[in-house]
Amino acid sequence: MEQDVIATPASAPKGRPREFCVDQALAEALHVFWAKGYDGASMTDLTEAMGITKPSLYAAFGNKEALFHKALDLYEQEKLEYGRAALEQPTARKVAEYYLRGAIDVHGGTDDPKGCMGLISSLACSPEAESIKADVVRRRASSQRLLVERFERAKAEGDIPAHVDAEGLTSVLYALLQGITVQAGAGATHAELERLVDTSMTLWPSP
Amino acid sequence: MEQDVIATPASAPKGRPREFCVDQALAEALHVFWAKGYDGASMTDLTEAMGITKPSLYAAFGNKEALFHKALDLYEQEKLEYGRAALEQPTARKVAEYYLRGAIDVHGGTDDPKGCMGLISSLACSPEAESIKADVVRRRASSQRLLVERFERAKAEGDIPAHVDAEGLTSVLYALLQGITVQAGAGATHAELERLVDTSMTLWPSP
DNA sequence: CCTATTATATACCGACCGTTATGGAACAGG
DNA sequence: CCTGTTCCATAACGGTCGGTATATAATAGG
Repeated sequence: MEQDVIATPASAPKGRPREFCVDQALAEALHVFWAKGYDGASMTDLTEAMGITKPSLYAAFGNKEALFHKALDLYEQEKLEYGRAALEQPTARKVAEYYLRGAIDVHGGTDDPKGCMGLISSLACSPEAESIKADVVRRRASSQRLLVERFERAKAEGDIPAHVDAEGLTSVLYALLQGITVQAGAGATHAELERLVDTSMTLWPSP
Repeated sequence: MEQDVIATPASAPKGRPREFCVDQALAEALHVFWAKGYDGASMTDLTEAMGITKPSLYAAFGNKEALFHKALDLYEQEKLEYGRAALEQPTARKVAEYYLRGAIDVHGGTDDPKGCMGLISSLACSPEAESIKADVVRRRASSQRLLVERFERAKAEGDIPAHVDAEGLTSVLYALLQGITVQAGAGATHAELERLVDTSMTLWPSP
């Protein structure tokens, strides 16, 4: 009691040390979930990709669902970070364009799986995956709210015409984003997606 | 050989007559696939909804995949028929609006499951479902081609400005459609979807 | 009535699912 | 060395998956 354990920062590991890197394993799991969705990714798929056995996975991450939520955290943090940068663009037009081109980079790239992990997982509705779906929908709603606020500000700044409905415009932009990820997942080429964005930008309201 | 069997129109059924209506059973199966996707719909889900046993299902439809393709045929025929009507609208703007409002009616209604059956099934990617995905993608591409041709014609008729890319515009419209079905599946209200469409129409190019 | 044919009902198949019990291996402190 | 703790590896658990073998019921034609 009086030994004054000052929360040893990297606390002394007592037992046998684990033989894999948790972060790297999580990154591999993310890749599998992204490519196959929550239901489509089996424990065997996951453990093989992560290079660990099932008991190790359960000890380190809890269970499949907990692993998914952690993977989704990583996904948002690494891959959807461009959304925060987009909000800081100087004009509403640039916000939109940043969003759309960012979506092409992330969801239409060649290194990662095609399509959007959130979208894929929010549509696969096995009964047990309801909480997964709810999680994705909740995250989407909160980021959408930020976008509405950004467009409200843009209207106040005369950045987009006053008659435009900020909430409607956000829904439109989100629909375009979702369409991009759907088409990317269906095999659309980089050029086709850029054509989509180019045309979208010609439609965007001018101040 | 000489009995001159003139292809008895409703040929004489020889054995025990089936006790269910194939069309009605297929309609029930469509409902299940629509709500749960290909992978999410189990044979038990299907047989219970259809009111028949598994051997009857296999005798009448082949297997799960064949049943799905027939359900998808029915879906396109009944629910996506508005797409053909849309193409016949007099102006490109009305074509687009017909498409978008039709999508709200079909995918945001209260009688049928929310969301688009094709989209749901094209994203659930179990290994065996690759042919499902390919089928959906193929059907989508062919309907998209018709839309491009319609917009080419609209350009020729001065219906949309000459500088607009018909193919890009088609991709944009399709992205909006896909976004509508995604948001409908995620629980968006009818009013929110209409707001999305209203705003989309304010962005649509004027001749 | 008998046979052939087709549909139904039950029970079952092997494979895979997510999850866990079991036993041994690798470390720290005594 | 011994004990306690933590991790790895194997194998197994009950359950569900899509698909079927088997036996029985219902019709048509002879």
